[in-house]
Amino acid sequence: MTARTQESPETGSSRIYAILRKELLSGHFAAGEKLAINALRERYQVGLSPLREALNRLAAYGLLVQENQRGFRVPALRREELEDITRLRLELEGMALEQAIEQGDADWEAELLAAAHRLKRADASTERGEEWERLHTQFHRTLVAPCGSQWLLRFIEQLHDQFDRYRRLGATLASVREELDEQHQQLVSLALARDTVAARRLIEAHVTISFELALKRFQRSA
Amino acid sequence: MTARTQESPETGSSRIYAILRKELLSGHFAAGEKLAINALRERYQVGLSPLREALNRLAAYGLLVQENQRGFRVPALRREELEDITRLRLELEGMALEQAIEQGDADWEAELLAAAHRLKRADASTERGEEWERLHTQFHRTLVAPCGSQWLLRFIEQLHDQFDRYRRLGATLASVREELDEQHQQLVSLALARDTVAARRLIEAHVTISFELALKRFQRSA
DNA sequence: ATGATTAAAAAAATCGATTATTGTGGCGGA
DNA sequence: TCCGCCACAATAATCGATTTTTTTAATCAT
Repeated sequence: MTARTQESPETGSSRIYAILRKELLSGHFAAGEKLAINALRERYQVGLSPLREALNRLAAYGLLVQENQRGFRVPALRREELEDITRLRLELEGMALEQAIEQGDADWEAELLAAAHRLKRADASTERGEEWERLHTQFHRTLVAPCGSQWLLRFIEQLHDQFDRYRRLGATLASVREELDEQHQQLVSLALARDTVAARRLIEAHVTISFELALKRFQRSA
Repeated sequence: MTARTQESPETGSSRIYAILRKELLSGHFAAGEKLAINALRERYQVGLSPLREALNRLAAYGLLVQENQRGFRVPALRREELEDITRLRLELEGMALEQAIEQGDADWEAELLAAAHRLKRADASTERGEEWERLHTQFHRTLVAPCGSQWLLRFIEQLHDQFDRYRRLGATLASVREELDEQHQQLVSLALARDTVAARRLIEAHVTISFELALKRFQRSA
């Protein structure tokens, strides 16, 4: 466990934020869709204020588009944006991984092994639900965690979220899935071996494969 | 003029957001200060809802810290964060400038010259008010605008805002000020000459000088 | 038909009041 | 004196109702 020191107690607004974020990442809403606030209000059983506060946060974060006097909508998916997000992921995650490998300590190694193990167990099971998603996110987060830059981590996380909207457009073929799973294991090996060059190459390959997959799905859906 | 195509009409919430953002960048609030919502409500003559929505957005953007059930506070200033922000600025703005120089067209050249000219005129006058800040921001924005990555531009803007909280901690000596002004002109020359290598070196020097200045101010204020 | 005009409906934004939570100060007991 | 407990005050969060704006639909003139 990443032993976080006590998040601030949940509030209606933060609860809705977390729920909506998940649903936006999982593709529960259609791209470009306009959000019907009253329907949401009813669905989650909250008042307008906390709901609107959550929507405002999501818009500032980039998971919604806010048009004054016209409410909120789910951002469209565009091929060029997927390419943009991917290019930046390559740069930023490559950068972060190198620094993480240089700076990560023994605790990091332990946490990385743990995160990889949990993910591998989830890989094995045929079902890939929310739990796998959580573990997968957690693995990648752990991988770059000790890079030393809070802002870099923040941006990477934001890009991950954006990328997920494309990645989760459809299911993955078992063969590709295995390759990606395998890469997670190799990333751990290279990280523990402190092989920054090979690790960076691998994370770039990893992101690239995911990109190509997401691109195919996007084109199919368009 | 950058001829933006009609922003969506202003709303109470977006108005307050813009005002508070400016005030947060200019150092109007003390670092670490807790925001008294009722005082703000009175000061800007708005209701709670639009005010809180603006605060939520600012928190998601990183200009405020939100603690559930404890309202909002201005983030503390920390030396390591300034260093973090600066490191990332070096990477991201360097990257963006290279790409902008490769991809910028004739319109960009024209706009860049225009932005530089307006800034130079403002440099000349002894007073450096909000207007100079606006032109300065606009110059740097124009410089990297055609880099081709919306997300990169977004992150750079966000880092600029964060950096400003440190930069505007105090006034600049005339001598250093002149050097920075001079660099703006040189950046234009190098951009027009499509000298990516030298331009990147210069923007890095520019950011570094600003960093050293900001660091001194921070240490004095601490 | 087409396009402009406007009345009605729907939706977004805002307000003022209520509820829930946190912070504060006093009091009593160790 | 110091700590824990409680009541009270202050603040944050939420609610339901109201106001404003946009969207839709219908009417009329060209």
